[in-house]
Amino acid sequence: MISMKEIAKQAGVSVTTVSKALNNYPDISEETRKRIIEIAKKYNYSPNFTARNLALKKSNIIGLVLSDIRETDSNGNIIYRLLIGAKNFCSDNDFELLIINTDHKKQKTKKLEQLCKERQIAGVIIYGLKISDPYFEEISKFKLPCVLIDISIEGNDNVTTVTTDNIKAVKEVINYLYLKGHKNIAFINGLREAYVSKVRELGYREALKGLGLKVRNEYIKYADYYEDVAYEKAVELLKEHPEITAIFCASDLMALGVLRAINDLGKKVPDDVALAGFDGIQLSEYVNPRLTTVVQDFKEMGRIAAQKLIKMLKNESVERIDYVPYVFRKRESV
Amino acid sequence: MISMKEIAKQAGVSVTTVSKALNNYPDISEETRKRIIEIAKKYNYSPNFTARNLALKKSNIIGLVLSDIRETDSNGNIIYRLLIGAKNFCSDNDFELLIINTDHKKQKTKKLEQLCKERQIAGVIIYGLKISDPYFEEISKFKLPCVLIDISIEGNDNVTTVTTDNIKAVKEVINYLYLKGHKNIAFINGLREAYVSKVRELGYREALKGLGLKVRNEYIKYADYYEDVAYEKAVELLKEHPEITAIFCASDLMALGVLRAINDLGKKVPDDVALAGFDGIQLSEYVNPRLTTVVQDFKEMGRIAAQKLIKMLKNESVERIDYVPYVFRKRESV
DNA sequence: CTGAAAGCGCTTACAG
DNA sequence: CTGAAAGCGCTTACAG
Repeated sequence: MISMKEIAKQAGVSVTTVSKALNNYPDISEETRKRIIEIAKKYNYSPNFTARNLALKKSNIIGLVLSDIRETDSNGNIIYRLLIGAKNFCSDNDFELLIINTDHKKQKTKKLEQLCKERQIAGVIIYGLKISDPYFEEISKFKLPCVLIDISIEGNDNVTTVTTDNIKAVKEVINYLYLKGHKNIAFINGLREAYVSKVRELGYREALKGLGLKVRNEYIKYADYYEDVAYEKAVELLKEHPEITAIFCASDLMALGVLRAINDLGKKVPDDVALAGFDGIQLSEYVNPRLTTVVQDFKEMGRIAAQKLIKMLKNESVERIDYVPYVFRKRESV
Repeated sequence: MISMKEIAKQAGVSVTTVSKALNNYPDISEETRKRIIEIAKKYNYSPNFTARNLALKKSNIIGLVLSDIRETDSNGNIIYRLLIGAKNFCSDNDFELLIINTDHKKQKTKKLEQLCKERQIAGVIIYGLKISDPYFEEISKFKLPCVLIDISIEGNDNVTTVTTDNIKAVKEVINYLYLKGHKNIAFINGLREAYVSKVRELGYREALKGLGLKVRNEYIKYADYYEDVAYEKAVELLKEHPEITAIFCASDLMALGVLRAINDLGKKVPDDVALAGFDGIQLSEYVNPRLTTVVQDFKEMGRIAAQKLIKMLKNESVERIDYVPYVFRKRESV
């Protein structure tokens, strides 16, 4: 609870001198510096960051904005890893990480700018933002440094992106399915409004074209990242198009629903229908058969995002978009 | 970026008046209040909480201290739910939640008190603390309000606890196993230093006694909450004591290891060996057979912890210990 | 090398 | 009903 004022009194110097001594300014005699540090230690002094930030008109607080987060465990896994990655980097660099929950509705009520101002947030990392969200619009003119995860926006130098190279990853999956003899490959995509959905669909389409296969729109379904919806869509697909021998899902969770659907239809994975997912959630390696999937490195994504944001805060130059390495894990479902 | 000073200028009043108007003090004429609020809106004013907190010498920041967290997905699930629960409650009550990572080693370097002072933290919620940790000692004389999750300490009114009624839950499991005809029930416990391990073991012992069964120390193993270690311990147990027909694990993750062990020994769950876990992680309902377990409500635990801490900060009275309801989920593994 | 003074954006007892 | 002044704990140009 001791303040600089108190230390100054004890040391018989001014607060200015204490501040300088404690902050390693050069223009302090070794003798007084030592004395001051001694006293600080003795009274277990720790600086008041709040006051410091106020005086400096800057802050060391980074906001991790989570938008429209579904509180499922699969999602929890992902967010937890992002969080840990970002948090660890922040800690190592004397930044604080503040979690901010929001959703489409809340975004209409209060602007991101205001949220940040109130809390003296220096910059934000955003996850879960959709193209249709109010913040998406706001971000295009945002004045604070901002790192988007899994979504991209152009024309504002304050905003950069960290993501997986979705197109490359999806192509790898589709090419592999083709290599395994599949020609009729369906695609169960996530939420239309999600940026990654668009990109993954693009990858799917390009991959098919690259292989000389026809893209059939009937083979593409949207299950909004819900396991149950994916189940339904898979049933539809397999009933209406019995020629389908492989299904690629834009998330593992959806793939689990599809797996159930295939089983319920009396078919077997991978013999009757091959199945591949995306994300690399824990469950993917515990289900039977184990799921072939693209394992994203969310912890690293969080780390890179924090690192990038801190660089931006220091006016160091960064790439507009960074791709975090993924691993295409081939398992028994294909 | 506009401040009260600016608003005051625009409105032709003093900063004092602006402060009072914006904070709904009664001694302001309706007319000026309206004018000030108008201007504040027009310029999209938002208060600087940092300055506010400094002036009031209080803070609305709560620290969520995570100690020695294993970055596994199962753990991630748990922490994510705790976090969401606490975070939601904080948001609804105008408190901020700051994540703080620590571990046994870090705890030796810097006291919790100092961590809190630096960041102007009003109180803390702590998860993952062990009896052998430096903070445990410090907490016993802690001056800030503190809510411990899954660990208890007596003699300091600033410290309270939120947990599952582990003894009751464990007894329920053991009684159920007995009801299913099992008399030789082994117990694979977690980390000795963890408070919940002690309590769950107590529950196990008491349950057996209550049923008139003998407690055999050879039936109790410690796998430190590791899946792999649990695998090894299960192999030992089943080889050395073939009469064992049921194994209860202090965590689901360990139960997964045990499940593998049983399978690898050519036995079947539940016919040869019944298996029960603890926690209710997502995997517990996806494995085959699905795991009988005690489903803890971590989100609620986080919520209650935050609620309790905020009450303590407001000097309202709270229970020394709160039990969060759990659900004993009977599934095919028993 | 040291310190008085002004300032960061807010609050609040006090006087008028 | 309104405002000047002091204060929260810090920093930093500036003067000596």
